Amino acid sequence: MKENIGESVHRLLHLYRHQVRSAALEANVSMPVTHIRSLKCVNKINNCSAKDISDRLSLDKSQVTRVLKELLTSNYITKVRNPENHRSQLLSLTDLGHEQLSKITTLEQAAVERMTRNLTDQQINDFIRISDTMISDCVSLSKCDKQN
Amino acid sequence: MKENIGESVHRLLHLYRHQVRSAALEANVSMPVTHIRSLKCVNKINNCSAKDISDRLSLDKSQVTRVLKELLTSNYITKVRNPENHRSQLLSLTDLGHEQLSKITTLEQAAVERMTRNLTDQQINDFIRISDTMISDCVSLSKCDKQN
DNA sequence: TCCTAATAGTTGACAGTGTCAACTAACAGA
DNA sequence: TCTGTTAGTTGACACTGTCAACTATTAGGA
Repeated sequence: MKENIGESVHRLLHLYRHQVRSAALEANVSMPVTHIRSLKCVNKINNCSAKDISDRLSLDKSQVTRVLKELLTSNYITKVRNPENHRSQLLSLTDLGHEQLSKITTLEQAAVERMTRNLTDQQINDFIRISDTMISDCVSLSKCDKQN
Repeated sequence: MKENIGESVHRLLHLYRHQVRSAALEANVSMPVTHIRSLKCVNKINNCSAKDISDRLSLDKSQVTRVLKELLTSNYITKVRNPENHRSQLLSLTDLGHEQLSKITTLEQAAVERMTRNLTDQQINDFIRISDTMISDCVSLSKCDKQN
């Protein structure tokens, strides 16, 4: 049974991306998934920096730089130097960014609703809890590896 | 809670790929994950065709063509015309392919073991069952869409 | 103070994955 | 035989992930 986990996860992510993407297309809102995730991150984290996004989403910092550059030119976010640490920068949503994010959030909810319509709340919670267990276990494991 | 499913799935797949990849690197066996999945497919499905892989893994058929081409030149699989239907082709593993697959299977098991070491069998089964529910629901849903 | 190491971010290059459209060859049924 | 469908191929391109080299800034110790 265990050996099927890999395939399950692959199919799930494929499905999730597909659902979000097609929902977005129908609503004429087109944006790569990584951009969406980053936008949500900027909204959720206070005084968000590029590093925060990289950490939270497990994205390479170079990827983050490029996504942010596009979000900037699309005028969805602003970027200012952190006055307390000139190495980092403070990101925040523009009005347009908020607008875009709320559109996307609606779409995403519909997509998730589709995917989970035959699941009980209990099952959804179980799923997320089990996922989080795997994730945090692996993260702590790889930290140990690094120390050795 | 529901709205976290997307992030959970993203992090999970990222983790899974990372585990498999680093396990493979340690063992000096390097192969893209899609190639691995395809190889497993050829092994599992009797008289496997490119279409079978495309269906089973939800890969675009053009992707499959390219993966198979590389597996062929690496001499991991063979490809012969299906005598009963000249449109399709029968794929099968070479000896080298079997060898490679068994190496990879070992690695993958170790990776999965790492990811699930703090989970009970019950939880693993729940996880896969819930995943399958989401997957099959979405698939049937999109079939309905196509008919309308 | 100066040196060193660490941190945040940028850039270039490239591998891997996903998607679409146009195409060939083979087949199935009217 | 004509037509539509199916299996596979090819080209093009967008998106995602990874690595290494680089700049600028900061923190800590000799």
